[in-house]
Amino acid sequence: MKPASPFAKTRRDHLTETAEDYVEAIEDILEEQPECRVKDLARRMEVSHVTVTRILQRLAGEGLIDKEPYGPCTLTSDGLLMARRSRNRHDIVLAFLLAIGVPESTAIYDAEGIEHHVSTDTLTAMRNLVALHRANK
Amino acid sequence: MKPASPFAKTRRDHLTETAEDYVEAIEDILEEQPECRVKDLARRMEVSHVTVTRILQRLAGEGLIDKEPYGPCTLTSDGLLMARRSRNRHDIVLAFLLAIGVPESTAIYDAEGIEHHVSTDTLTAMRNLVALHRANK
DNA sequence: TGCGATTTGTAGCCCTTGCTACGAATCTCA
DNA sequence: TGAGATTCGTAGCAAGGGCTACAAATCGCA
Repeated sequence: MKPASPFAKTRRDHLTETAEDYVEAIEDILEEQPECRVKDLARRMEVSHVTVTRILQRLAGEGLIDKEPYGPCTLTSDGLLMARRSRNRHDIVLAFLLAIGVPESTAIYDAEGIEHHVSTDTLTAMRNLVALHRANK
Repeated sequence: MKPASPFAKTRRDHLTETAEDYVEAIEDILEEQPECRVKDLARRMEVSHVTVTRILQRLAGEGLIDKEPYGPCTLTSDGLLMARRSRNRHDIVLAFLLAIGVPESTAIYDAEGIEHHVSTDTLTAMRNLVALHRANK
């Protein structure tokens, strides 16, 4: 991955956003119920089942999920790794927004948009600040 | 604008990201030089002049910029408003990242990705924290 | 078992943002 | 002035993600 301008980097981030959102959603769903089906993802992401089907095809091609036609989908080890990392980032960003005083209803929205654009440096800084905030309570 | 899930909101944000990036870039360029031309934007955004041309057509249609064929582009009052707001957000996010200890080189990258996804609530919280940080120095 | 309801897949369309290739307009300067 | 360099616009392609409409598969239960 070449170094690039902030603009180019943001564009690249957008290419992985969908994948991250979906593997994260799949992991969430699999914690609530035994199977993750197209209809579950469609409801969660608020898109049509057609959109889900096509995106799952792409993710399968990228080795992030396994799926048979008309079957449920599961995460590969790569997909699980991405889901875990994504979820971790999401949790930190959300905890961080709450720590700096953002109302929860807003924080939930912002975390979803922000999580895909935070570097490990920023994530570390956020985690430190959350820890500090908790210690001072 | 209907209330929507975080996912739907993030999707909507993406539609305005490009507009915000471009009007902000146009304002920046017009502060450095008398005219903003397609080639200037192409260089700054690191895309081909073709992409710039098409996006400028869209922005002109949305009333954000004025542009004659083969001419420079200028911001309309709406465009200027968007640019100012966008720049303000960008500056706050950047100052905030620096305040919580993110290295400058990283902060510049992250600010670009994050700025389009922060609500006014989050922006306010960031501004407060930056002020606090400056007071404690 | 088999029929209706549900779920999933496919075809085909839209829009946005990338690109290359090519042609037209503009500018510059000898 | 006019020829070459630069800048800009258009045509046409790709990929991603959205959709509706229709068809196929699967499920569930009488």
